[in-house]
Amino acid sequence: MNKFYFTNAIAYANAGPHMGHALELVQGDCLTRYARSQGKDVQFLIGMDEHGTKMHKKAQERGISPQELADENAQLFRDIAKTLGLAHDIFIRTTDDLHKRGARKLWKMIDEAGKFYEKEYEGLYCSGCEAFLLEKDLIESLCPHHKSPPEELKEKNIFFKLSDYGDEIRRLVESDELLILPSSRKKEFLSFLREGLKDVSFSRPKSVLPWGIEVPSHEDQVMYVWCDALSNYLTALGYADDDPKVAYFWPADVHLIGKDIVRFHAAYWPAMLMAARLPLPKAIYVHGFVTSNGHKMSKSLGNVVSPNELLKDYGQDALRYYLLREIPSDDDGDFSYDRFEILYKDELQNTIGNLIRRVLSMNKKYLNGVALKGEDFDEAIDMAWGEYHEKMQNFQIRQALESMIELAREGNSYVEINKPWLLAKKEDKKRLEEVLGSLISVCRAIGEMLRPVIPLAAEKILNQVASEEIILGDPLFPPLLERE
RNA sequence: CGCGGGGUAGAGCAGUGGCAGCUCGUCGGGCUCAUAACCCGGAGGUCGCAGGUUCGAAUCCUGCCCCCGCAACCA
Repeated sequence: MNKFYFTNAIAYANAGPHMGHALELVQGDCLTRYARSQGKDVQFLIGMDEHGTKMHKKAQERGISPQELADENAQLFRDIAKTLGLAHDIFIRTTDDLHKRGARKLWKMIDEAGKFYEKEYEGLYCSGCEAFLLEKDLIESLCPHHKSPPEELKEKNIFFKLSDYGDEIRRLVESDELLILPSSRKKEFLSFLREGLKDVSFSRPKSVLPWGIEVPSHEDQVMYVWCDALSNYLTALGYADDDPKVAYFWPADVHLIGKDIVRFHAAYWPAMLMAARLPLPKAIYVHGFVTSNGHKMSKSLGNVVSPNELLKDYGQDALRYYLLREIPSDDDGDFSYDRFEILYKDELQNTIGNLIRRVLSMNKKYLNGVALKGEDFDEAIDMAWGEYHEKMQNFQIRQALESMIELAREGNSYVEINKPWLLAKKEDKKRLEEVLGSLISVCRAIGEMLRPVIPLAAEKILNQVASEEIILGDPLFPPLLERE
């Protein structure tokens, strides 16, 4: 089986893209580009989650319809996907007709399996929070956030029998049949499972929340936003119409998500699929959050860094490289302009850019630009590739790039040791060709390794290095804008 | 309370029993092919603390201190 279905989490449409979205988009793009380079038949999904209470509320505040709000933000995500250089195959929106029909179909399957039941939900509702509160959350019978007494409310909800699936899910996760990476997240999730899964409310009355997908046979209810949203991974392939893509691509090979939504993907979603008798995803990769100068990004701290600003000022390669090389793919990471600048200068310009530039230039100068082959680096290149593959396949992009940059450093060091300019003077043509040829091989390997990471620059490198004749173009990594 | 991760050179990290390592920064030297880039070398660490196991511990065990995450719809 050569297919590879990779999904990102769909983004909630109540706001535009921030750094965390950029991180996940770039990670997904990198891993799918890598998979393609390994000959896989890839389907890469991104998209928007557009229903739910928050959308409804936010649109009301702005005096526009939820659909208008969704359209607006979906466009912002399309824009950033383009600026980041994403090569996705699917951009699904949960307001798409294809999705809505698919979500209703999945609902019916779960319903037919007898996994839904109706229940009056009674609880203390705070209209400020737009949520039910528990007795233990209250302070002197008041909502801690709004200092107001919550009202007792009764709501008819449809519940999903999540509790039926705890044992099976635990078995799947423990055995890695449903692989959760990194393992720390797996442990965390298993410990959450130990407390037991409770049935969850999977619908809201339309009278309370008019913005959502109507529940089949209960037209007075809309689907709980997570039920709606999770099904996108399936509906986007054309589940509603039995598109052959479903049979071919489903189950997903990887769901890439943030650390905040593990339980939905590792518990709710597999349970829904089991209820509908559908195959389960094979792996869930969990990334962390991006902080800013060591602090959580927040408007009140004033330390929010916009990916769009960075893209505008520095371009996609610089930002992609930072997100993939500086931020550990499976843990929290930090953004700072200082590190951004250091990484760009030190690794992209001075190590990689400079190596390629000097090799090409010597080739041009001493050998009239004829591309050669040399074997001095064959072993080092093989080793670097070995590490690179292992890390890429285990969701450790940063470490994969470590072996790439190490190879580039060895290349620079090798130049000093062999001093091609002296060989040229001594007219030791044989050795000169060997040395420069070996260096060309290194440059080529580096270009290949960078392909999933910074595709624009990688193409340039490979064009310059891998063709018959060596081309000396403009610098790959021009100086950064001065920042005031 | 609980569960999980972590504390290694100024900063960021690797290192699961056998002489403490990498990148950045810093100091000194070298080169001239290269985007004032590159290369070499030095300085800098009682590996959180206290015990224990061992011929030998950053690594294993016990206790303690500190930081972070999950538990709680934020990517």
